[in-house]
Amino acid sequence: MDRPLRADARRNRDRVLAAADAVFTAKGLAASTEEIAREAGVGVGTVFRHFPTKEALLEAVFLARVRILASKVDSLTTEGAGPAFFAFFAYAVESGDMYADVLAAGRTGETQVGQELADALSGLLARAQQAGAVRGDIGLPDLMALLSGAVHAASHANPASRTRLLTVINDGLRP
Amino acid sequence: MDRPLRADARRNRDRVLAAADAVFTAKGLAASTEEIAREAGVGVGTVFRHFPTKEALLEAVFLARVRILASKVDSLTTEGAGPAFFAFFAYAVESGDMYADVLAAGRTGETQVGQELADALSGLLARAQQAGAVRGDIGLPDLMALLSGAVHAASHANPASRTRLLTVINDGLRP
DNA sequence: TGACAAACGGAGTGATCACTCCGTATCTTC
DNA sequence: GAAGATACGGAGTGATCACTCCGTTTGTCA
Repeated sequence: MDRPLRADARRNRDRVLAAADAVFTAKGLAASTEEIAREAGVGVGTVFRHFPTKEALLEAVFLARVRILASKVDSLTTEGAGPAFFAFFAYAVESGDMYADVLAAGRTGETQVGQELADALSGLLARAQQAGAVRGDIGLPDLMALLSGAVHAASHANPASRTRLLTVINDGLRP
Repeated sequence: MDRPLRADARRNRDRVLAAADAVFTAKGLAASTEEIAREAGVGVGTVFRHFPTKEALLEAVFLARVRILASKVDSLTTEGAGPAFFAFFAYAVESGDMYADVLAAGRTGETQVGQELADALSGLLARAQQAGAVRGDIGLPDLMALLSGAVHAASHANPASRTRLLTVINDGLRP
């Protein structure tokens, strides 16, 4: 069914996605589609051809980001369950504001972003709890809320403050 | 200088403020001024006469909310420093989404909202640390970030999850 | 290289929003 | 209760935004 994209179309799609990521990060989610098109070096028509609504574009950007998070989780499986868990938390908190909106969006309901986030975190949490590194009385939704809150708290904070916030939450998460 | 407001003007100002609080809570901060005017039972002209910009209206709403928080702090001074601190935290977290935006706004910069929030929290934190109920390695900005993050995490969460989140953060805040 | 499908650019469209302006209504004061 | 100051309502204004449409360009493939 799906015919392969023409080379220029594929290239432009990627450019739009990268530009949207950059512009949403720099100017916030209210940034206009025209600005994203300008940053990508294409016309607005091209943006809407690849992503039928602004919401679809935003979801594509979020999905890309959540997949970076998921790959981070995967890259940590060689470590023990406890260290992997806390290393992941630290990574998310220290990644600037990049994940604040994604995590907030992924927490509510049945979006693909939420689904993939839940998939990535459920194993991480279960193994860390199994290993006795994380308290057993919290569930996956609690972790997602906590992660979202922690990243929210850390955004716009200086690195030293970020580290302190992380310490507080880590201490609270231990059994 | 300031002549007293006419009786109907005072009444309308209060109605607008209450309507803005309700509408912002129900529909989010992007709710239109016209909707607020309708809810208040006045014309849009009246809204803008009392609050020259939408931002000014939002700040007035936030200021009213932060003052509720501050009065909550004051009402807790009869308790010990530690219990007062944790009771305040619990109150903020359990107050639904009411404070999520206010706390996020109050954390950045030199607004009056931020100033009054800082004033309310600094004594609470200092006394709780003095009493040995809260770890000494965090400062006022850390607390403000943490409070904002906790309320953010708790918003849209069910009561049971809210309680668990609060437990995690409380445990992390102890020495 | 020619022909056709696929993709492009960007002016145009309709909707929404914050904010203004002024004729009308209401409150205050004597 | 009359006069004057104060406040009101809401149609109007200009700006912005998401999204569409179509004449033009570009890539693909025989």
